[in-house]
Amino acid sequence: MYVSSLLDKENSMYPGSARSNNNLPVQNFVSTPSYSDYMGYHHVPALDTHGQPAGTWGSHYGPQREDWNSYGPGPSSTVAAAQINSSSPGQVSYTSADYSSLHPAGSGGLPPVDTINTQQISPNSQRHSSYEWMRKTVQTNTTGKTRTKEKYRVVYTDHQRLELEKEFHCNRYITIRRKSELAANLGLSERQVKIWFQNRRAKERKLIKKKISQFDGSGGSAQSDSGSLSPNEISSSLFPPPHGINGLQPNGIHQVIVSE
DNA sequence: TTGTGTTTTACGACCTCC
DNA sequence: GGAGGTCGTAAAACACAA
Repeated sequence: MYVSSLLDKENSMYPGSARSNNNLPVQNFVSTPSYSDYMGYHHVPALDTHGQPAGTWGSHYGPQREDWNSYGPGPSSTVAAAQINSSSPGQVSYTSADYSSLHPAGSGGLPPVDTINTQQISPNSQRHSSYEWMRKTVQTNTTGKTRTKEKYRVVYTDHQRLELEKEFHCNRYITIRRKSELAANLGLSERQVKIWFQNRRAKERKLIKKKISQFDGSGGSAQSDSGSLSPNEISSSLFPPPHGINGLQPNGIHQVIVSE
């Protein structure tokens, strides 16, 4: 199973090299039964260490996050391209609008994973050019680094990003357990999931700062995406969360800070 | 096409916490 | 000391105007 081989290579610190494996079926993620279970998982905080008040995120960050639009890059995006040239029958394409409607923030109403054809959005069909290099080059230099002169980063499939976004939508800080689950189910390494969340939070902060600057610059005309967020509320969400207790939930406290 | 700006992965440095 | 956090940055991937 390719997943296990990926996880094994997690220890190498450079999972990208693992993903450079020619045999890696990046496009064939299968939704495992355990994975579909997780859809209800967020809404049962008592189940495990996942007990963040998930609702606070949505309420605080507004019903429509503008970065969802960036996730579904619009009509000219590769997602849209998949709709056009979807060679695989049964492919389901996502746009931000689709996702947002399925997924109003704060509602916790995640679409059942069954509605998502996990074989959808094959990178070969959508991001064909992005993955060609993976088939012809296996970058493992002597140092084990993947950042070489040649291409060193992979492009996650839309399915991978969708699932990561969904998780982020519920919890901005992922628990170790969820990280392991996501990594296994998405065919990513835990390190990749962790870094994705880090980058995602950075993106969030960037957007929030942008909003703040809009407040400052245009005298409060930037109320659109952030909904009812006041500058102070936005500022409060910029505060870094308390450092995570390993294996626990750094986000729980953060949610308290961010919310009211 | 091509040039340019933006977004997305990935990393290193540094910090805090246990 | 190890894990995970932010911050800054590199570079590939991507979007889009000229």
